[in-house]
Amino acid sequence: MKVLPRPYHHGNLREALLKAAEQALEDGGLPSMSLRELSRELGVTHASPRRHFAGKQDLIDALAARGFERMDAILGRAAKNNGQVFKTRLTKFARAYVGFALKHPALCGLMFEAKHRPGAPKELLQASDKAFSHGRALFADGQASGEVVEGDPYRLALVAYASLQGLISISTAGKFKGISLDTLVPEIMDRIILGLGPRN
Amino acid sequence: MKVLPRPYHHGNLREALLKAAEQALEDGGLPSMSLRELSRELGVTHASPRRHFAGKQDLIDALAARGFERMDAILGRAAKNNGQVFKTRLTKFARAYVGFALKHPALCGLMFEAKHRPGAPKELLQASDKAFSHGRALFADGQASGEVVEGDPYRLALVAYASLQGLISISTAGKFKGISLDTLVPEIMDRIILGLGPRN
DNA sequence: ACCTGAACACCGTTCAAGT
DNA sequence: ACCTGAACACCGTTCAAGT
Repeated sequence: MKVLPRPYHHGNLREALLKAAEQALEDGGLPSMSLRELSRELGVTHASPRRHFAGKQDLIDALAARGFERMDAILGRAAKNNGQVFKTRLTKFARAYVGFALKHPALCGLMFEAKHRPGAPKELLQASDKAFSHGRALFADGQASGEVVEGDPYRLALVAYASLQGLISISTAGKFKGISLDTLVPEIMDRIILGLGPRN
Repeated sequence: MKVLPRPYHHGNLREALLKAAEQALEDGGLPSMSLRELSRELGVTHASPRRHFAGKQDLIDALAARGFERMDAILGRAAKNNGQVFKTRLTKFARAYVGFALKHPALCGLMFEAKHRPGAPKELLQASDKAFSHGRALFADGQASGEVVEGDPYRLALVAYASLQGLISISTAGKFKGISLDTLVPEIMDRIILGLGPRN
């Protein structure tokens, strides 16, 4: 079904734009992701994208929504470790989250910004919410089994989320002087869990 | 054909540009910080900034370096709480760091990016390093007094730094559903400290 | 439906020339 | 030294017109 490889796009321009946009984004950042440049690469006029995306922001939002869908699939798999202790599940989950973010750093930055932009389309917000639902469910499970202290799960998850988000920021920026994430992520999760356990 | 000549910008154009640039940055983000727009605001030609900044990146780097100098002053004061327990000092320090970041969110984002950009000027890297030296010193103090576990201070501080950086990212993005930072920052620091204390 | 071609208003950068 | 004015090559967006 997926043939038509010629640079003249009949019905694939939208897909081709999204793919080329992500490539350009990871290669040279948002400023290098220009509609005109993408059009040039795909062999169409710079006005062609207008048929598929209302404007550059619309392309960005679509790219972000797709990112959250992919993240949702990955986090969904990572969270489905029933029968494990909470600590193991959280560590696996965190590793999957960080792994995805480090594999697509520019895309994740764009997802983060797009999601928080005032006026973000609700389709994007829903995709983001769906992806993050696995984390909330994980913390709820931890509370149900008594492994996580009682309280607002949103707030509890926030601490872990903040740590990971910061880790990703720093790591994405590239300044990680030879410290492996494979050991640092569990280390951070261990410390978080020390604070999440039942009070004594 | 005669047009009234624009008067030369009296005083320091370089200073005026930096000030106007920071304002534009916080108001509308990096894309709204345009050299041409700044020149218009200050009543000079769009080519004038060239005398003071080699290009837009140069202005950005100067803005970032100034930001780190201001941060250095604030963190220096916050870290000078000798005679207090480590936990108190770290919490005060973290509050000062988060406070600065939330007061100047766009500037801090620019500082973070500029610092990690390949090819960042060494003056900028030095300013950043100076600002962060207070945090490293704080952790070294904690180790000297036995309140912080032994080990690489850089790595230990990284966990706390990551948490704060993530907290700032999330908070700056604006999605904090009525959770006060005055209670959340100490809460996060408490949990970090649980993991930093001597092993038992 | 899908794309073109031209136009408009922006942008950063460069450079010879003015004061 | 400091700034101007014009030029160049980009950009996003719009729209009448082609197929």
